[in-house]
Amino acid sequence: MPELPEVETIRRNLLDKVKGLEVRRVEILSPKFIEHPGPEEFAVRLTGKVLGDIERHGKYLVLRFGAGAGGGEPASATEELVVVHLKMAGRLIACRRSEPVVKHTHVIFHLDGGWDLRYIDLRHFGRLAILAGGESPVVTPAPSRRLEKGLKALGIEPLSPEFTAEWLAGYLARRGGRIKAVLLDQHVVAGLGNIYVDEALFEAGIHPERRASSLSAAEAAALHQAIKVILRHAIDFRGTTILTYVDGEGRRGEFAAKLKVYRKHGQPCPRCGTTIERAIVAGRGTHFCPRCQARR
DNA sequence: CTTATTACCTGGCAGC
DNA sequence: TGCTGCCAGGTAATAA
Repeated sequence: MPELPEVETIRRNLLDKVKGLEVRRVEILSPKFIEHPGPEEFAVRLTGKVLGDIERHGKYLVLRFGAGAGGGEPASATEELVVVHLKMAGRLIACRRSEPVVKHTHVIFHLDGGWDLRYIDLRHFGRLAILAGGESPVVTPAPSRRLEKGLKALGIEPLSPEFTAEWLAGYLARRGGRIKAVLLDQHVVAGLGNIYVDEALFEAGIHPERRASSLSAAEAAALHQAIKVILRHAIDFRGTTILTYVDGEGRRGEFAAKLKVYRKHGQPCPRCGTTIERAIVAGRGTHFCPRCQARR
């Protein structure tokens, strides 16, 4: 479900609603969503902590839980970092405790003041984990460290100053894969997914099956600009709801109304009127205008 | 190393 | 009303 604009929207919503609240109890309804440590230890280590800042890295969220009011130790000694990846259908929602617990609710952080932070996931792909502190090296088996490894391996943030047209052109020149596959690779640019890759390629006039190394410097620059503009625009509209996505307050994102090609196959291209096509590229449903996005 | 394919889950929807 | 098959916002493991 969520790509960078959706995850960023959730981050902002959660900061607004539940930052500064203490964790009274962690209720784990489905243990398999806790990647590390075990579910009991996960709950114990977070109980009594206070939710501080929330960071977004690509499509990952990192929630900082600091020392509670009772603790005399410095915050750094007891701080826990919780990493969350929502994958296709995960939701992270701040709501009142009185709200009904819907089907597929897997973890509930019961907070002060009658607030809950709930993890809900229809397709069961997402995971949560506590990041290892500096003093605990990775002794744990690899399958329980996927979130941590994925987070460390992320590529460049597309809305950071380091993401320049020159960098993108230089990187693409060295890759032989299809441009769509390269843009979906989180080790390259962090946070793009199927919706925004299709939209950015349309905006830049580039066919999704082009080889990355075949793009000219001018095309790479157009793509760089399109990625930044679309991501910022989508954040302004609180993300895109197609099927299941809701933001951190349970509301739909409104960017679906602004999409130009994603899931528009069979409809006329908004620029030239040619019928939008759908194909499978990089294993994903891919939408493009065959005229505006020529193969060569 | 790079690139392509598949498995992981549940549920909505179109077509018969 | 069923039933079947396809589709879904992601990515790690596996194969080549």
